[in-house]
This record gives sequence, C-alpha cells and structure tokens, in this order.
Amino acid sequence: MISIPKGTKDILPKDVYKWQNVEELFRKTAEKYGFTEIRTPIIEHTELFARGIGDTTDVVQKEMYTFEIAGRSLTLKPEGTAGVGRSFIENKLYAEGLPAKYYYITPCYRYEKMQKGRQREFHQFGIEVFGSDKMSADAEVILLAYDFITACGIDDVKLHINSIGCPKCRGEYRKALQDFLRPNYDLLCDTCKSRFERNPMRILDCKSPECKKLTVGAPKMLDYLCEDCRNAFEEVKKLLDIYGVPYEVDPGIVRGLDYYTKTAFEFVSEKLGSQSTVCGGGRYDHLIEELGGPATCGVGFGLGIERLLLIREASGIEEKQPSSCDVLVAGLGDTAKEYAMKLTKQMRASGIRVIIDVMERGLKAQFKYADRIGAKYVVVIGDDELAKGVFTLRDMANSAQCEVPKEELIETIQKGL
RNA sequence: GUGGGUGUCGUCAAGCGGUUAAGACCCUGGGUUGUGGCUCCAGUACACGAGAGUUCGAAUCUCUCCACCCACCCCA
Repeated sequence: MISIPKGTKDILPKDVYKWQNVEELFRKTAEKYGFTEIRTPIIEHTELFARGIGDTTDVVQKEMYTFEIAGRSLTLKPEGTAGVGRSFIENKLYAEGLPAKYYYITPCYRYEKMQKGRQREFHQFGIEVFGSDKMSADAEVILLAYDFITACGIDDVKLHINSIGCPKCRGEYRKALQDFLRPNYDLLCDTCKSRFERNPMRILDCKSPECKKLTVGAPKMLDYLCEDCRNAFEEVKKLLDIYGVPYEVDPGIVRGLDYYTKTAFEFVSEKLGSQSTVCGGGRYDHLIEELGGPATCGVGFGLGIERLLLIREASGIEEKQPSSCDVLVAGLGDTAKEYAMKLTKQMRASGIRVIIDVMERGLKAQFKYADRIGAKYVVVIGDDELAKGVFTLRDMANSAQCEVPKEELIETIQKGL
C-alpha cells in the first residue's frame, strides 16, 4: 500500500464542509474590509524566500521543500507573504493605487516534526496591506483577524502584541544583545555563532537548550525602541482601544521571519496545547524593497486553518453537515428504470439534486442508501405507477407517503425542499 | 534536534506462553418476490506493524527496525 506522505492529511468528504464554512466566512469578512483575493503559485524561486524571509531563519535554513529542476532551484512556499509581495512588484500593482489590499487562501509547506496542530502541509488564510506606513493599517489588519475569529464562534483567543522595532533602533538593540551574549559566545551552538554577527536576534529563538539558557534575562526589544517606533506602538494600542479589541503586551513575541518590523502580534488559544498560535502577523516595512520593488510598507497576517478548525471543534461548535442529495429515484423493472432515468435527467435540469441507483440493487437496499446519504425524498417508480401516471413520493424524515401525478412531481418536490 | 506512548479484520476492541484469535460496529443478503432509520437471522474479511531471537510451543517474553501519536522547542 502506498500511504500518504508524512505530515500531510486528506480532507475527507465528511469534513470538507467544515472547511467550506470557514472559507466562506473568511472571504466574506475580508471583502467587508475591501480586500480582494489574490492567488500566487505554490512554487517560487528559492531566492525569493532566502531574501524575503531571511537566510538566517529556521524556516529557510532547515524547513523548506527545495528542489532543483532544469538548473533552477525552486521551493514550495513556506508562508504566504513573500509570494504576494513578489506578485505585487512583478505586476506593478503599486501603480493601481494604494493601499493595495489582498487576501488569500493557500497551502504552505514546512519540513518539521509532526505534532498536534503542526503539519508539513498546512493551510493559511492571509491578508496583506501594501502602501501605508500608518498604524491605522495595522489596527485594521488586527481588527479583521479579530472580527473573523469572533465570527467563527471562538471567544477564548487572546491577542498578544509587541513591537520589534525598525532597523534604526534594532542597531542599538543588537549591540545590547551582543554585549549580553559575548561573555558566553563559546558556549553558543555553531548555528548561533554564525548568527552572532549577522542576526543576533535569531539566537533568541534557537532550539538548542544551551542557547536557551544563555538567553535568559536577555535585554528586551521593547526597551530599545527609537522614538518613532515607540510612538507607533502607542498609536496601535490607542487604535485597538478605539476599536474595542482587547490585547495584552507580550515582549516575548519575536516572530520567526526576518521581514517583520514594528508591530508584531499573535492570536493564541489555550485549546491548542503547545501549538497555541492560531494567527500571527505584523508589519514589514522593508520587504518589498528587499525583493527589488519600490520602497513600500506592508502589514498582514497568516492564520492557520487546521488550527482554527481544531479550536472550533474543541469549543464544541456545532456544524450541521449538509445533506448531499434531495431525492433518490428508485426504479423497479426495466421499463420503469428507463423512465426513472429520464425523470432524473429532468429533475436535475430543474436544479434538484437527484441520485439514481447505479448498483442495480433491490428496492430495500435503495431505501437504505437513501437513508444513509440523507435524501429528503424517495420517488418510487414501478410498473403500477407507470400505468397510472402517478408516482409514490416518500418523505424520509417523517415517513409520510403520498401519490403524486407525474406532471406535478417536480413542482411538489421543489415546494418541499 | 531531545524525550515519552501506542501498533490485533475496514473501524472500535478482548486476549498477557498452549484458544478453531472473542465480541461489537460497518458492509452484503434475507425475514416483508415493491419501502429506510428499530428488530431478528445469516454471510463476507490475506487481523496479531516488519524481521530476528528465547522456547517443545510466541499476538503474548527479548532485541532491532518501521509506522503513527504526544510532549519539549519553534511556529500557522
């Protein structure tokens, strides 16, 4: 037997309606805020992520699905923002007026060890706003996420916010961090030794227990913000208050991707166990420039669909599985079966969802099947009915049965649906 | 990268050194030669994760491997 690749999951018919429900809700929510959908490829040039996400990050260093083909290095997208940024530049979308507001629904790929709420192929809802350096954009992005999560019926997620500064104040912070770590430089793991000069902030999220110990008590970014960043952070908080979005400041949020600046936020839920973040995002003022586009600010988020669904389930949110069929037409005998096929065709043309037996089973089995798939009605067509021109229509829910002249059949069913 | 847990029919699940390896659900057919969900009866299935070892004898004990799950860490 060939089994599914590790870290991936089938979304089966019995669950797919749950995905459709949140997808529809997300689209509606994003569109309420004036966002339009964008779809970008799953593969991109590896360089896009190396430059966009940062080549000292864990994601780029060891989690990407990268392969060579025809002398080109391609990578399955590990997150959504870089591809949208690339498209924004390549299609000169900045010429169509700012701000540019996009939403997307996409699979993402990261080679990681499996766990509850963590897969190698996972799906994200995301939004990006390009062109505004004002905090009202950040506040709107956060509000949209909050609005959507709330609309999903989830009420126990908490919003954590932080500011991770800009290149200007980060210089100060880097120095402070390096000074803090320098006495123990020799104890750092090899990866972190190389990060020490290039990107010391990454040492803060190293997995090695040794490095973990060495970073205890390290200086916090929040204490080193420049005036501009500090004002911006106060502004975001003020706007969130105006919108009535509750939050708490969490100086521990670092974000695993290098492109983030200033505002960083996460929505976390206790229902997820250790993978507590359901939505994460922030501002990235230099990404577009870094990717070769015109200097353009940006802010957005990614929201894990699998995790969202896990929370909804843990919250006991009831979703009724829609029935997949309105009517089952059961024909008995060759003549009647031929008539049943024609009738089925007619009913489908009228927009009714009709199933006709393709297993050539007996009447009892057909009824059993109708029951299992949740058909609302069964129409029985046998020689008797054919002769009289009157069919038996059974309402499966209440076992009521009546005779309906064939001319009135479709109308009767449509009325009942 | 570091730990912990679990592997018996399609699914759930007994069994703990000697069994024809239970049972239930599902599925199929029948009781009603034309009526489901309830009930009764019957039927179907290459089930002991793989390989080695101990033993007269292994699903049961040992080892190795594999798969899945979970935690640390990080993220969506």
